[in-house]
Amino acid sequence: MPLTDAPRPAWLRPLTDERNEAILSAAFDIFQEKGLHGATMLEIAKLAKVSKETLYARFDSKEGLFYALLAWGSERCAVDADAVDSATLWDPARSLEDYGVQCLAKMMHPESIAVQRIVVGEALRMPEVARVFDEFTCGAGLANLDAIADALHEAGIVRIDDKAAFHEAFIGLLRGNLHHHVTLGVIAHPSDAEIEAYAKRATRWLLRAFAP
Amino acid sequence: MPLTDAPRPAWLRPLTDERNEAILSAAFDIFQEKGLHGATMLEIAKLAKVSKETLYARFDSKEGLFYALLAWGSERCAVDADAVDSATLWDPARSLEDYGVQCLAKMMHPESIAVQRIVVGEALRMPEVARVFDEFTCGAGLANLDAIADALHEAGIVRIDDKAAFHEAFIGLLRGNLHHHVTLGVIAHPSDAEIEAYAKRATRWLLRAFAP
DNA sequence: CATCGCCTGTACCGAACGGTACGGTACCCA
DNA sequence: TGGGTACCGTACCGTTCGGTACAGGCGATG
Repeated sequence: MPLTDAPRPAWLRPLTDERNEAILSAAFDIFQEKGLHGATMLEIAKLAKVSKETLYARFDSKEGLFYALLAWGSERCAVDADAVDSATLWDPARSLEDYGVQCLAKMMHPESIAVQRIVVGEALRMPEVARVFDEFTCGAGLANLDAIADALHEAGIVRIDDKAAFHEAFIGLLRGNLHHHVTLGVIAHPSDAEIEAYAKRATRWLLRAFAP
Repeated sequence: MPLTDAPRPAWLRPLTDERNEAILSAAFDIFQEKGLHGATMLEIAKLAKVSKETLYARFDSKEGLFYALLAWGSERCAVDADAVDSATLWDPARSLEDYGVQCLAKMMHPESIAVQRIVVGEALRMPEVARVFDEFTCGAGLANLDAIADALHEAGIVRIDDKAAFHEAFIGLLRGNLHHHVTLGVIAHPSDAEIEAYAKRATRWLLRAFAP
């Protein structure tokens, strides 16, 4: 009686949503490659090793699957809400640097880039999806940055009159033109080391721009 | 014998590419609204007040029309190559500010945003289109910025060791999060005054970040 | 008037695809 | 043993759409 899960027949459906995960993952690949209208329910089913009817049993329509996929994908683009350890706030400049690297790495992750391409492409047709994506990606980390900004201000490293402005500059410098270029596919995905260097440089600029 | 062009019958086809312009403009509206696969050749023809066969007489296929449209649209997103009057370089900080406002206004123009949404959405499927778009939007203004950067450096206002880095910071600060949010459709298009204020603030930050 | 070029509207073809139906199968639970 | 459930594979339906064919209409030229 094998407890391994590798060769067990497909009929032993776990009903745990491991099946859904396979479908969403397949849908992600296909939708990413072909777009909403270009993708076919049949090929998604095949890639997920699932029959077409199973698709329709779990998702009410193609559009429904698309929505579910984007919610699922947006969640994976989010920065951890507690990304910045409050214990390290004694060195806020360092915290900012760490957080910047973390944010940029998340934004530049191939999966995030792919999700963003889809979301932007359909932003006009399905604005709710865009809002969900934005909340996961921008809204999540905001509390972190606020804490860091406060610590920086109190330490006298920077002078922040308008926290929203600081946030804008942070995001802008972090993305620079790199993020845009990768999203367009004009340049290849940078390495982790490159991302780290890029983010650190951005935070240095940020501190100088807001120096008291 | 009317020389006005308003009510003359459609059969007086000018053969000047005013007809093509109408088709491209209609295609732009439809593709923007429905995407590549969602759009229909018939509705494009109808909006352009042209028969479907005329479409195929001038563009070899739907995809061909799409490519032509994006080249046409990308061109309209470009900043003027001679946007910065070299006569005003005696005040490089002012030139930078002006140029920043001009760039941001162009980037934030509804048409540019629409083109970008389309291009990003199809970036994976048609990388050449993305490259063309990038060259028109980023490549065009680069010479301008270089001249300004030199003038700023020589005036001792900033210290620029790496001109590419300066360019990155410029673009990043200019876009901030605003451009991203508008592209996503999460916030409405800002007014000209807002854009101007935003760009000016960005250039102030830039100068401080690169102060000697 | 005749011919040519460019257009129009309609009708049509073939293919693809979303979605459904159905018969069959392997598992679970009683 | 028998029903219920979730799945499979295939076949099918209706529609839509890219692209083409056809039968004209109109202006320009001569």
